[in-house]
Amino acid sequence: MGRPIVRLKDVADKTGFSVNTVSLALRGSPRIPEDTAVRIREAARDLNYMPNQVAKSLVSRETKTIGLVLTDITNPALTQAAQSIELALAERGYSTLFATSNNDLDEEKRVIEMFQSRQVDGMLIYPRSHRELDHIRQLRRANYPVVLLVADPDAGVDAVSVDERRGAYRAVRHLIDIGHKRIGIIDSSNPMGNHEKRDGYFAALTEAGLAPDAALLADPQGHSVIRGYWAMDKLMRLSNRPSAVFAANDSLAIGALRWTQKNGLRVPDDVAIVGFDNIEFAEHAATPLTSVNYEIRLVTDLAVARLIELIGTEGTLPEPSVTLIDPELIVRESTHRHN
Amino acid sequence: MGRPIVRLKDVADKTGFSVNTVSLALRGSPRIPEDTAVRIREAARDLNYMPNQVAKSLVSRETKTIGLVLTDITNPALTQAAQSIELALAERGYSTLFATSNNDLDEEKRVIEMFQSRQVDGMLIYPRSHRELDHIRQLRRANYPVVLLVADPDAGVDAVSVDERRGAYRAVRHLIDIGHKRIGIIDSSNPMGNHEKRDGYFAALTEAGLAPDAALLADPQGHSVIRGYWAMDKLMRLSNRPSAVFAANDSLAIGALRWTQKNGLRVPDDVAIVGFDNIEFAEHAATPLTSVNYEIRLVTDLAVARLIELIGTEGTLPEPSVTLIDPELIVRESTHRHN
DNA sequence: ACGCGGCATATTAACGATCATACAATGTCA
DNA sequence: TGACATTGTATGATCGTTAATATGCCGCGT
Repeated sequence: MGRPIVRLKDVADKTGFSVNTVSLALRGSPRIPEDTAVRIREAARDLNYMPNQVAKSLVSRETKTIGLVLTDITNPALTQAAQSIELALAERGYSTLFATSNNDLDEEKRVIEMFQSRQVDGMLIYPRSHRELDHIRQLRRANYPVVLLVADPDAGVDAVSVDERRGAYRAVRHLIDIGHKRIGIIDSSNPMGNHEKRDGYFAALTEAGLAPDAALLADPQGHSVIRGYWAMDKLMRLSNRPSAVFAANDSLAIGALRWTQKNGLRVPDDVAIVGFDNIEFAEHAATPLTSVNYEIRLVTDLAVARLIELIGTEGTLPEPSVTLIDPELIVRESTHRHN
Repeated sequence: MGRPIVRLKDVADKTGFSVNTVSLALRGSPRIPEDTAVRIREAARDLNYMPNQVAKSLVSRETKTIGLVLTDITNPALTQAAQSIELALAERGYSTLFATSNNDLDEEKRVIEMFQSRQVDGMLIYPRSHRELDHIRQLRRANYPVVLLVADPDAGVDAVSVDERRGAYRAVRHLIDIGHKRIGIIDSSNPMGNHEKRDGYFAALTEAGLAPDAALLADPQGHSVIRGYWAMDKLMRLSNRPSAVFAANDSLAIGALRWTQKNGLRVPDDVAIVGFDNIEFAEHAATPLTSVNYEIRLVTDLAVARLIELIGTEGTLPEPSVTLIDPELIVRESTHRHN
């Protein structure tokens, strides 16, 4: 409240020039002769003048700020993304406002409105659901630059993401290739449709002529280690237990791995495990985890580049484009040939 | 660029009232009769009017935004903190701008200036160094609300943090209590002085009459799992190797644990390991890790509460206060009685 | 000596909101 | 009936900056 602010006017008073002259001088306008500019710059430095971005934004109608909507930052993969997004944006002169939706649709809507009210120049969004995107589509229709960080090819909104379907396919295909026939999956079966990984899993099974079995689908109801542990518990208690398990992220996979340790099973001999995201803890887990890997920097750089492009567009935005990054599988000790 | 903005004026034109009347009506002023207010609210809704916070901020001289300066978000403990800070601030109507300093002092200064320029109402800072705080002290002297998230009792700046010194002391004291006499420490020996944990380590040794040995200090030069691995390697190659190791955070501890696995040592029989922060992966590591635990929510809630208090202060800020949260030790399998 | 171009700087009006105050139309009371 | 509140709404200044335009001054050519 009421902290003292040094304004252009103060620099003007000190130097005897007008506010406008000071403004021009500090912005390096060629219309101001060098000696005047020098005097003004010195005065500004002495007073510790800092331009007021709020006032600037009001005039320029841009805030050089983007809004980042996360579902929940505790997922290490999201964290990494947040960090590299902030970096990429900072490099281009943008600041990052972030807020979490806590996986709640209404909260997500509120956050988006808040960002609009704050006049962010654009938004990067990890939507809670890959299906309920109406509110986001609407944003785009209002000519608002938005890039989603999950891919739904027919979202009607720009998106950049790792190809989760393909990643899951690769993981499961690998398990099949090394001889597994009964493969479990630990993945949220959210009714609002983030089913890319599940789709990939089914695709791989179908291709190999393996019949899917609903019993092999475990819903962890979350993405923490402990959730993976209990989902694994459910799978391994089956009379006809799987010989391999694909987990939708590494935290879940580590939870599954932990289950095997506690219950005296060997990985990969008794059961193979594959994760997703290839976080640092995956490589250094009790048994180094095979995991689906991709360059997060690549995803975020492309997303940021696209967003900046949209922000720079005059008039109507171009057709939305969806970019999928192809992931690779890093094979480690948690999977090997199985008979 | 140039997206259409619905302003008060548009609502005014549509309803026939003046801008001021509309403003008052939308803010629920009792000076506007109910039927007028209803008509205005309806028009505003129809036009999808959203108040322009930038303009509002210019007048009110507050942005309802705080700046969060992180060193590097990939540290899971920091991530958690960021999330809970955002939550606590959102509950109080504040938005969070975040930026990372990448552990670089100049970058940290630049980020702080950028936040000032953006007129944030206050800042929460994880400084790179616990010693080089001049630029932050200066901020406070300029009456700017700042709360540090690491504690240096004589920083001259408000701070809320877990008591790292005490946490380290507890961890090492525990190792001593269960019979260890030769205890290594994996902690950055940065010349710019984040040595609270190290201090606690020495305090515990001294108290027990154990002589410190410089060879038992391993500098991981970072805080990732792999750094912990190599620091452990260094310690365990000593001819007179430690029987227990205290790592400054859980990632490092997990790296150390990994080293023992690769090299066929048993934990805790051959070497005991203690971590710090008690992240989820610690509990579910190959050998569940004993770790220093504290309520992150408590730290961030207190920090946010203090910041808001400072922001609400008229005139000169009160004397800085430093709050240290007392951590507890969670004992798990990675440590047990030693002879 | 006059007009004109060019330079250096000043003036004015935005940007979208809020705030203090003004004003007009009522109603109230002596 | 006239002074005086009260009520509802409008006007104008302001926040700190930028942009468009204006002004004053100088030197120069003819």
